[in-house]
Amino acid sequence: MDQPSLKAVLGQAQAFFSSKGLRFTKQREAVTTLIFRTQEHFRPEELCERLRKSDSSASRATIYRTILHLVESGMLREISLGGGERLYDPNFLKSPHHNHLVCVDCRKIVEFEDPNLDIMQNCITRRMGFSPTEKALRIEGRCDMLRLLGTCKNFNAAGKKGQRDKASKG
Amino acid sequence: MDQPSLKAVLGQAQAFFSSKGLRFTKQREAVTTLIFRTQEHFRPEELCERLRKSDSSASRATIYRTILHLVESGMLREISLGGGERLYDPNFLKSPHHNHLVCVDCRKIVEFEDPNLDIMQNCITRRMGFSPTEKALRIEGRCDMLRLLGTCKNFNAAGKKGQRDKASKG
DNA sequence: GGCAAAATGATATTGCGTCTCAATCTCGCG
DNA sequence: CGCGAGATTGAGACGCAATATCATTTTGCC
Ligand SMILES: [Mn+2]
Ligand SMILES: [Mn+2]
Ligand SMILES: [Zn+2]
Ligand SMILES: [Zn+2]
Repeated sequence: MDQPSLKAVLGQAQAFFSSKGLRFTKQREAVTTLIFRTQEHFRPEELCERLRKSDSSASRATIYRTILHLVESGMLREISLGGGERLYDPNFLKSPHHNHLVCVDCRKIVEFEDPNLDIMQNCITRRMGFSPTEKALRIEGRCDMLRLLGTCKNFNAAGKKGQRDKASKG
Repeated sequence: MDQPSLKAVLGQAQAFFSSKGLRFTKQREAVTTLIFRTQEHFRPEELCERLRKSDSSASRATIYRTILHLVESGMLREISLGGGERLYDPNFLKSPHHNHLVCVDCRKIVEFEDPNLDIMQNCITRRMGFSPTEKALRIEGRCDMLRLLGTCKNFNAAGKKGQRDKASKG
């Protein structure tokens, strides 16, 4: 279920570009590949850096432009996990309605879907006179370290769980 | 239910500041007053401008610092309504669990609470091994223009509903 | 008044995203 | 093949929000 088809994804991207009279250049392919190969949430600047380190290459401008195109195609979505930072999420392709759970201790991110939740959200929305087009639920919390021993990075750092904050990568 | 007590709010702020060994200066009071008098979502820069126009005054630095303090006090919350822009929300004081409905046509924002939704979110969160600390649900959609005639700004602009986008204030 | 801590505000700096524009690429056509 | 229109790229300039710095001012207290 991880990479069901990078090839298919590239095909879909190519189809979108050509449907718009745009070309699927090697730069755009490189960006698209990088995004959908690891399937992780990312910041644009971080993507630039990753691409710079790889063998392929594209300028910052091209990377930003490609991201916009992919968003327009529906293959990529902008999300927010707090802190005002702009993130992009390539996982709506395989999980079109997923939400996010973020551990405030170890910054672990868990994606989940729940049809019943969706139904309830839709009901409420309509009751208030709206037709929903997009929903984004983000839940912050603490992952249960004892039960999930080993998956919470902060638990591994034993005992001292006070120095995380936004040092999620420092 | 609108301004149940600006005075009480200022008292609460003052209490927080002094509990931290900080002073409730006239600048901080001016910022706090401005935030909680209109009770609207705001961007920091916009708050700066509003304060500049008023009779009171505070530097940008002080405004940003005061915002941080108020967030730490729990009286103010950072939210995201999409587009990656940082917004602050003073309304969690009177409605501690509210969510946001945003009309993609007219940018109207509606706040709502729903205890059942909260319960369901909590259940799901715990089922996944998390203890929830904060939840943020944002729903984008279209407000029903026919039914809500007069409240959807875009409907008033009769017929031509293509030129909004991010011109929510142009 | 005089001191130390806290607070302020002008300014510099950073980070991120957008814009501009000249150079390059691609494709179809004669 | 050689050309030209339109698309694409990339370097750099730019704009804006937010943060950091630091000298000056204010405050509470003795
Ligand atoms: Mn995701
Ligand atoms: Mn709100
Ligand atoms: Zn954790
Ligand atoms: Zn509307």
